[in-house]
Amino acid sequence: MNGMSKAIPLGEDVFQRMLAKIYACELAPGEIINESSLANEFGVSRGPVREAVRRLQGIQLVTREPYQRARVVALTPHEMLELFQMREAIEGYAARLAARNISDSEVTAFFKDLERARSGPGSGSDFDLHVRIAHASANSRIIDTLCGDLYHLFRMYRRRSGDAGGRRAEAFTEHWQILRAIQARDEDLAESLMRSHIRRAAAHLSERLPADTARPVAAQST
Amino acid sequence: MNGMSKAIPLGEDVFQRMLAKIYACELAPGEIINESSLANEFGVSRGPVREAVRRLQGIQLVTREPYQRARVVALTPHEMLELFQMREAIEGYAARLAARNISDSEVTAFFKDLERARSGPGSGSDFDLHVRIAHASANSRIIDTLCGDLYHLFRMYRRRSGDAGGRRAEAFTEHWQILRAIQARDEDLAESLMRSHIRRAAAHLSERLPADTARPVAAQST
DNA sequence: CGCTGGCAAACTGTCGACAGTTGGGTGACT
DNA sequence: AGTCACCCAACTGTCGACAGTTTGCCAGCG
Repeated sequence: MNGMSKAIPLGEDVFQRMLAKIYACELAPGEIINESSLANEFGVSRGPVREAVRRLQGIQLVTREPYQRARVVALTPHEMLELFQMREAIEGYAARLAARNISDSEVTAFFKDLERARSGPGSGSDFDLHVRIAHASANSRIIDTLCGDLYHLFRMYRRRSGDAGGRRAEAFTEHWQILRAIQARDEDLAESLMRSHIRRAAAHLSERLPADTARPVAAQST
Repeated sequence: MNGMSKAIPLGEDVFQRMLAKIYACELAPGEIINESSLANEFGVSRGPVREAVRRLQGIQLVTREPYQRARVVALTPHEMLELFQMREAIEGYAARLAARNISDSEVTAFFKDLERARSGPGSGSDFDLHVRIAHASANSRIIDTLCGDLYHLFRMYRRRSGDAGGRRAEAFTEHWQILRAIQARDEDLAESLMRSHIRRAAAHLSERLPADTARPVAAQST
């Protein structure tokens, strides 16, 4: 189909592009995924698209039942709170492990980057710290989970979650306290603070969410 | 190929059969997966096999890199300990949620089944309790994770983990204590006990494992 | 007017064939 | 004899076509 010789499979490329479309809400939550039209749009056959959809299904961004259309996942408020509970469990433990395993020089660098993020409020500065703590846990399975499945889901809903609300200043303080606990090697405190931090974020989110826990959060746009 | 009319896709069937083969160590850890031969063996084309392999890859039972053979995952002792840490985080939190959400009648039934399991030492009585606590957490994402990915991996390695060792009696006591804490609605205690329980299991496992953390646990059988 | 049954279009599942890549084996050269 | 380049075989990636199933629509009936 094309003369370019790539060493990477098409399915991988399609996967990335679909991920981007989902982030950009070109594929909105709840929207039906049509293999043929996507294949046509990307200029490939249905095989690679199928493969990409399976992988998206694997990381829980797409739901599907046999012989039925695949849909971009649409989380209900209730499911989103469940997700936050999951984060509370895993990220809390990650903070504990980080307090145990991180090196002194690393934690110093963390502080420096945190300060820098306060001055220049870059877009993704919040979640970056969470990702970095995950990495500091030195547990590759935890890293994969937090930076994979959960990360994708949260990134997908971030725009909606009002992250830029009044929480920004509080979030900074909470981050600073967590780092302090990690620096002090206080595992219990680090885990406890991380849990509180996530619980507050969840509470903040649930305030500005419909109380209805039955209907998906967004997009019955079709 | 057959006259039977089924409503379920072939890929689903292949997936289940491959899962069974992995559990039975017919597909041993580290073994190379050949799409063609499996397709031939199952009497289907390579498509459904491909699909099944992708799904197995999604639940972390198969590893693969582009244009290279897929392999049944082979955990190193180190990776297995990481898995136990993950369990500690999630199952601990599940125990907390169970203490919060379970009904009195349910916890009574739990006790009854636990006693019954002590008299008749059925095979899977140990992990069953973990699964039931997961369900009692009432968090579907936690349930899916514990009963999905992690459960498959542990089931795959259970035979090797010496679960039937001297831990059985201790495990029963620990289970009983956890249930007691749940019944008393003591969330902190329930979580703490569950974590200890899993940590002890991990320690027990690491004792009878090679100290080498670089090489996979089993099977370079090819 | 509402309901039921069946028809047709669309879509997913499956298959066999072809193209591209990788890794190993063979043979020539030093 | 050892080393390197080349070739070949096996396997994965991709494609287009065909089969089975679901779903929405329309006509006929109560």
